[in-house]
Amino acid sequence: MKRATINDVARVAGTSKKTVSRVLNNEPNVRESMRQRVMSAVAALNYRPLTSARSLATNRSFMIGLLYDNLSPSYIMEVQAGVLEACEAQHYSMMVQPLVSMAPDFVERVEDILSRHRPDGLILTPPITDHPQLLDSLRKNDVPFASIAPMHAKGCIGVSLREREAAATMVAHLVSLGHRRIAHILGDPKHGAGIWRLAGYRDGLKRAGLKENPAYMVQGRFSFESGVAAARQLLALRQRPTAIFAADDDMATGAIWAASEAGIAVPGEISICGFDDTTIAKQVWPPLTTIHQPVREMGRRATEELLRRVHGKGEATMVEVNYEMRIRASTAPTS
Amino acid sequence: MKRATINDVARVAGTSKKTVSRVLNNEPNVRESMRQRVMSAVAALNYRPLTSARSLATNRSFMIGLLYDNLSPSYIMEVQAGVLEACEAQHYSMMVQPLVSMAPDFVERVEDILSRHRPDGLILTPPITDHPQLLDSLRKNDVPFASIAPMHAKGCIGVSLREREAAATMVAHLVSLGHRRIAHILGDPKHGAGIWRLAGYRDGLKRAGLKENPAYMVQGRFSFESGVAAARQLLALRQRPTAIFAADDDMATGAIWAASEAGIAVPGEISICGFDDTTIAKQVWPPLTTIHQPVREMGRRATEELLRRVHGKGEATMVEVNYEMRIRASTAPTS
DNA sequence: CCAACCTGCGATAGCGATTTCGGGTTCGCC
DNA sequence: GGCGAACCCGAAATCGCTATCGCAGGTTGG
Repeated sequence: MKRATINDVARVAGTSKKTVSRVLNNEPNVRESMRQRVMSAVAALNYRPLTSARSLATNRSFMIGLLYDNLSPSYIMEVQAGVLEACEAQHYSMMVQPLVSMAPDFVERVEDILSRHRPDGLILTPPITDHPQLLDSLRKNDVPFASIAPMHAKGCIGVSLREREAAATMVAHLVSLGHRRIAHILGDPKHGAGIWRLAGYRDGLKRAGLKENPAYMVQGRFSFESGVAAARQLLALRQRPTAIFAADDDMATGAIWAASEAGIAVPGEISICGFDDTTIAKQVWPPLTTIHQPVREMGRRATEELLRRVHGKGEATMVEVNYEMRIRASTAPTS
Repeated sequence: MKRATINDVARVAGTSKKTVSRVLNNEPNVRESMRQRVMSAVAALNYRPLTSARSLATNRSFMIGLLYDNLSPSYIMEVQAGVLEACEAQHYSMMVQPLVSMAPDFVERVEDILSRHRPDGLILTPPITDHPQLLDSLRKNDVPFASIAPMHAKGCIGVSLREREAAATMVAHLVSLGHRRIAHILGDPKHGAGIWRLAGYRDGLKRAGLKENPAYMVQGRFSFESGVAAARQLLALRQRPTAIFAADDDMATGAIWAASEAGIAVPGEISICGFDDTTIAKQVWPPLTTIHQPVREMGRRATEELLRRVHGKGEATMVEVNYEMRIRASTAPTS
């Protein structure tokens, strides 16, 4: 049994291919009775248009690409789920492409994918959102793209969140619990997230009238292991901080791990909090106080903006989503 | 600047389209000198064949689909990474499709995707690997597929692992530490993994000459929350087990969580171990003793078998990969 | 020396959809 | 009744690539 083509549908409906196409694409100028006939032929034959043929004829691929580099798996999975939600709603499909943005042939690799598959648009995730040569190349080749949490949002479409403000809020929470010696495990200095969260940390200290202490600011790289290493360093200080604000949940988890290893009670002897609210936040003990980022929604909204842009319907913009502080058991008042 | 087509290449190389096509597809009957000429024209024009046009002409999509339903994100990410590795090596692309295998229109949805995009093959993950109607439909429509850890491997290609044996090994480890009251948090009874691991648990008890205790076998569903619930139940028993073997790491993490909540020391008062060795295994405290499954490799190998099958080169089979016990700090001798 | 093959390559016809372009119908309004 | 304008619809060209077929010209074998 071979698949039905548009010709079969036209024959069964007693009309031409073009009219079938009109019906299927909701084009105007089709009588209701004709629409009915075509639709029932489609149903009878179980017909579905072949994407590759449509692509060739329309010069569109009905596919969008998700590019990422080495982010935490749970973050990516959430973004991906959101992107898929939006794609599905509009009968698009998604291809994913993990990349290494530091690789010398990075831009070339992306261009290769672009010219082979011609995705109708791209979703960029940090740190790819801020790769100058890539952005140049995309703009030059008129490839629509939407960015999730880019550093330079100006002129871009996509989705963002007031990370700096959120980080300051987190610090304010610690201050309200009585903490004065508050440390920060920094994220990757190349990521917007790393920069904003550090800035928010500083804002929070300043607002509380606290002085920055360089010993309390340790570099991490948004990974569990880097969180462990940074926390070990902090816990070994003669004057130990009473609270650690890690720039993401993976590092916060690492900090809890290091505290457990050292036999230091969380939150009894030290409070620890993170940022992102990934799945692990609720699974560690004690459950992590953190900033909830609606990552899945961010993926979905970014894709919606991208498709809006692709279709040219309405104005595509940089939308802002809201964070939410989730206070759990890893932070407590100073004793 | 428009993209170069095969016509342009033919013109520049001073030959016909077909010959260019022959060179690009490594077909025979092309002189070396001609090949050179074509290749340099390709390079000069930066030409890359358009996938949708190739698809239409060859009736192949150069794409494989990854189907999953609701597995733990880190597992899926690893599978996906493996699939992508294999795809990339052969210039294939991957589309992913999350599904709900219990939905009434499940098979229809898959057929919809198949007829729209015509992937050259599918990678199935549990529990989709064992959906009888789906398998029937795929076989009837001649859609090649490879399964990861299917329950009924007979006649299937893909990749598997001796889960039952591994589970028994895990129990033997606990026994060797002196444990006699060993509980099991069961996985989903519909998954092969749930069934095999339970069987392995029983094997392990029997080999050690231990009697099964129904109170020590609590149903879970391969999720963190179900692990917490099951563990609470076990920890509340009058005669508490001294060890818990959870059927996956998520549930083992839940068990650790529940123990922490109840103030029971791990592994001091109770040993806990899991299965899978997902990323979380090393991030909880104490780090989890577990069975390492090379999930990424499994994704890669399954895809390689699938593509072998698609190309008809060599015999595609069900390959077996090896597990490895990883002893960490969550298990200890009974005191 | 001729038939029977290879080898190397090109002309042509699709693949299954959409776009273009134009020709009929119907309708509303003087 | 006449006459545009809007509405419907279909034939043919097209997208970029590959499959099919066939044509030279050279080689082989009997």
